[in-house]
Amino acid sequence: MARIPAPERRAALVQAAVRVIARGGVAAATTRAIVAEAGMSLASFHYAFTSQAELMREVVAWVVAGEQLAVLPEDIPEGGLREVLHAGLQRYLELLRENPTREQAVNELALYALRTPELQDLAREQYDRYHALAAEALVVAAQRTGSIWNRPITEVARMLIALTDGLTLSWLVDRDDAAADRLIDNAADALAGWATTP
Amino acid sequence: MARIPAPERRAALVQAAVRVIARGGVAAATTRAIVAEAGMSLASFHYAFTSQAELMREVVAWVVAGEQLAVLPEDIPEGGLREVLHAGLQRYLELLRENPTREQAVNELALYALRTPELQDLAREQYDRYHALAAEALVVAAQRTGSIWNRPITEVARMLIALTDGLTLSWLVDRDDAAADRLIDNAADALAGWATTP
DNA sequence: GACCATCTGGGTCGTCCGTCCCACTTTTGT
DNA sequence: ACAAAAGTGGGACGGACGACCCAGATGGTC
Repeated sequence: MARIPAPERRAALVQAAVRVIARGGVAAATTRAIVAEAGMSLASFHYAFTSQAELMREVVAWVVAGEQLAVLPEDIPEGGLREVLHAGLQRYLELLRENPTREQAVNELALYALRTPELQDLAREQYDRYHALAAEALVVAAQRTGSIWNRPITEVARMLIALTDGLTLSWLVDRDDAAADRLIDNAADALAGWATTP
Repeated sequence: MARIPAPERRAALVQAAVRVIARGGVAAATTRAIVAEAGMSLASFHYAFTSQAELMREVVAWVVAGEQLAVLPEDIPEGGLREVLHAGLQRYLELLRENPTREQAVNELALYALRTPELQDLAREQYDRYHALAAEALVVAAQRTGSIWNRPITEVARMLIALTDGLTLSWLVDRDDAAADRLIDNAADALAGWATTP
């Protein structure tokens, strides 16, 4: 095996762990499976991490950061508020369709973190960030379209997150593309209805 | 240990498994932990079930059935459509608040079933039933309040399920009661907006 | 009261897990 | 150039797991 400094090895192991989890669930994230995915020896694992729990903490943090980056940059919001919202939802849906296993892994990791006492704070931070991110995006969308939200932005943001979570789960279960498309249609309608667009 | 016929023993083991999963997640559902919870010996397990996988299948089925019974019987829908919808959502939220670990277990089991090839059909059936149940409840709610849905009932039902899933996840993460209350307010508004109430 | 299917408890097997250890090789600093 | 530091590999450990087996206890049936 090539010689790799510890920090890079940690990153490689974290990403390998994410792939393993996407493929086989959190339960499959054994040290042996992860080092095999990363093409390392078992000893290298405990050279980079003191324990598997320490790795899992970094896995959760890394996934959260990745999710943020993937959803945030809205490309070209054009048209009215409803269309901007719809475009954002559709963008997420495409992301979900592109690699469903990864998104399922994110869900499983959230529930896993919720169960693990020393990771609960990470799960809360994750959702705090989601809500803040959604609120920010909603404000920008309103600004670009000259709209004004009639309800507290935090409430609209929470609704948006709840809708995307529900969308994710339902699509992961039945993979019904048409139903998902109609769901985001309706979601965009509902959200846009809470702003006045002069 | 008392003498118990196999069918009852199976049921007892399934319910013990649900409690174990609620307490420690799907990963904790080992045969030893389950028989300990049920107060049985390890051999009794493999007398009632041929394998742990067979038990898990019954666990998923049992949880789904329980979820159905818990949500279905709407007590007293009084007032307009919005109020009826709001009451239903609040009922579910109270259920969630009463035992969050169980609801988290349901979520984990859904993702677990989605991952296990021989349980995927169960997960799909689970959500089909949820959607059918929601549609039925929405039709009844409209009838009682003399309302008419302006959108296909299947779409409204899917939105309702997505919203409750999102509500569940967000509340499980941050346990923010006030935010959950406001979320169901907004959800009831959004759904009621898709019916004409003369 | 005897019989046979139905249960039960305890022990055992092979496997996989996380972690650790130690001899070895490679890089780095001087 | 050489010593110290950093990184690597293989193997071994104790523990928990699912599954299985079998001798014996139990309870309904004739």
